[in-house]
Parts: sequence; C-alpha cells; structure tokens
Amino acid sequence: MENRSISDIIEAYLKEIFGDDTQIEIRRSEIADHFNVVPSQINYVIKTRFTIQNGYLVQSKRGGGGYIRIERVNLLADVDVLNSLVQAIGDSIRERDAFAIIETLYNEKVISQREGDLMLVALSKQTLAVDDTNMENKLRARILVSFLNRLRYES
Amino acid sequence: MENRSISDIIEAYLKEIFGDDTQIEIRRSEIADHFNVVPSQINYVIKTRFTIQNGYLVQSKRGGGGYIRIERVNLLADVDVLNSLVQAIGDSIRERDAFAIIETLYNEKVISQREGDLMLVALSKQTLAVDDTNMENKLRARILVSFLNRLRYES
DNA sequence: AAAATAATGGTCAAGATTAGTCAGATGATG
DNA sequence: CATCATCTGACTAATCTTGACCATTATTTT
Repeated sequence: MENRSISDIIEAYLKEIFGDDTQIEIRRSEIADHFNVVPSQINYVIKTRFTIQNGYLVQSKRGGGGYIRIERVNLLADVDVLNSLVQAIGDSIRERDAFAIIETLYNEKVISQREGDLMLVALSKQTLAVDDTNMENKLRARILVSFLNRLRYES
Repeated sequence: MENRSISDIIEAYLKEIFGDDTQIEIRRSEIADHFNVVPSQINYVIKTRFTIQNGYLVQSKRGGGGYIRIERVNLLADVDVLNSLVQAIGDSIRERDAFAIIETLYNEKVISQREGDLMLVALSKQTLAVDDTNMENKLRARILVSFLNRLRYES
C-alpha cells in the first residue's frame, strides 16, 4: 500500500467504477481533471494497466461525444498452445506453413471449420500476393499472430 | 453504448422510425427542426451512419415534395447490393468502413460473433499497418473482398 | 411555353471538441 | 548512479457541428 503513484490510484479508481459491470465508459478529460493530471496520463494508465494480458480491451472515440471504453474479458485457459505457435511463426511464414497451423487449430478443436476457412482465405497467397514474397510472408505472419491472439480470450 | 453526441441521438431516432419496415422517408428540414440543428447535420448523420457498409441504401429528391429515403438491405442476399458494396470498397478501404461491414454482417446473422471478431483483427489497422497507409488500405480491401466472396459462395 | 420563384436537398470547409502519440523531464529503486 | 517507471506538454488525429453557397425539382407567373 505504500508508495502508491497517482497512476496506481487512477487504476484503482477505474476498477472501482466497474462494479459488477463488464465495461465502463469514461471521458478522458474528466478523469484527468478529477485527479488533476494531464489527460495523456490517462492514456499511460490504460496502456500500462488495462492491457489484453491483464484481461482488458479498450476502445475509444475522439471528437464531440468522445469516450474511452474499457471492457473486461475472459481469458481462455489453453494459452500454452497459442504461445508456442506464435513463437514458431516469428515474423514471417509461408502459405503452406500457415495452412498447417490452421489445420492444427481445427484438429485441436480450437476453431470451427468455417472459422478456419475464413482464416485461410485471409492468409492465402492469392489474397496477400504482393510483388515482394518477403513482404507477403511477413504480412501473413502478422495476420496469423493477430488471429491467435484473438483466440486467447472471449468477449 | 450511450448516445453522447446529437448525431448519435439522431441516428437512434431514425432507426426507431423504421420499426419493422425496411425503409423510411424523411424530410430533412423536419428532422433538423426536431433536433434543433442545421439541416446539413442530417446529411452528416446519413453519410456517417447509413452507408452501404452499414447495410443501408439512400435515395433522395430535391425541390418541392423532396425527401430522403433510407432503405435497409441485406448485404449478401441481393447480387445488386453486393455489387454496390464491392464497388464501394473498390481496391482500397479504411479500417472504419471495413469494420462497419463486418458489424453489418453480424447484425444480419451472416456470421457469428467469433467469426466477426476474427475478421476484424485481420482487417485492423494494428495488424495491417505498414509504413504506407495507401498500401494498408489496399491490402484491407483485398482481404475483405476475399472474405465476402468466401461467404457469398457458401450461401 | 418560358421564365421567374419557391421549396426542397447537397457539398464543403472552417471551427469546436474530443482522444492519441511521443519525446523529454522527473521520480523511485536497487 | 543507473535504470526503469511515471509524469508532462506540445503536437497530431479523429469526429462532430455549423453555416455559406450550390443544385434540383415543383409551382406560379408572364
């Protein structure tokens, strides 16, 4: 309890707002005013304490009527498989290897066939083909990793 | 999902007018008067919230007896609608417009929430962001069209 | 008819209102 | 005293609101 920074206090305050709800909506400037800090500090708190690793999703809108919405999500249990897959993918992957991973996910019943089909078309050479194969493989890796990360939780 | 801006409120109002009908007809100045805003704000609401990406077609007529007609359509059910959607996508699309399409597909029960979530991450700025925004938008268009075609030939 | 007038909706750009980013300053800790 | 976390503020980006000016269609007048 000692040495609580203002960020810690803001974090606790936001978590208190949740109550039994699964999501809250705040106005950045209001929170900043409330604690007498600059608005960007709220971004800092969110970025360091309301991450997906911590089980939170964040959405926001700028302009008139803007807001920041923080949602608490349920993390799935079997993250070990996903971790090793992400590891294996690295930052570049060929079509055939990506397809193999999708098939594995399907066999492991992590995804349905339809989900797998949709993922396949996004990862296919036909969809991603750019002039540069290296670029294509990197892109494929990013999309695939995004898929896997999305499978980590349910909202 | 509170209605924070007057545009949000007008959007909700218009959607309420629909009821079970598939189309509504409004008089721009009437709506503007009703909410005490300038008439062009109605255009703004329509342009940002009743697009083909959102599953709406809009027609209007100027002059005496003029009107604005908003029609709710199913994106995949009708070949013409799908064509205008693909045309609207073209070879480049921004994240927000792509997201609107996915949400519409979900609302129409063409895809499940999980399928939609997976498609969203593949189309997200975070996943596709390269140094070049132009390239990013083109890539997004290709992936999205691949998704649509996949869904189309399935049904 | 043709022309003028009235009654609509459309476009666009400027200004207002939010939130986001990033680099540097400051503080805390081993 | 080195390093990492925190804090700040200038600059950027997205979204909404408004109003001046434009375009189209219907109606009335000549």
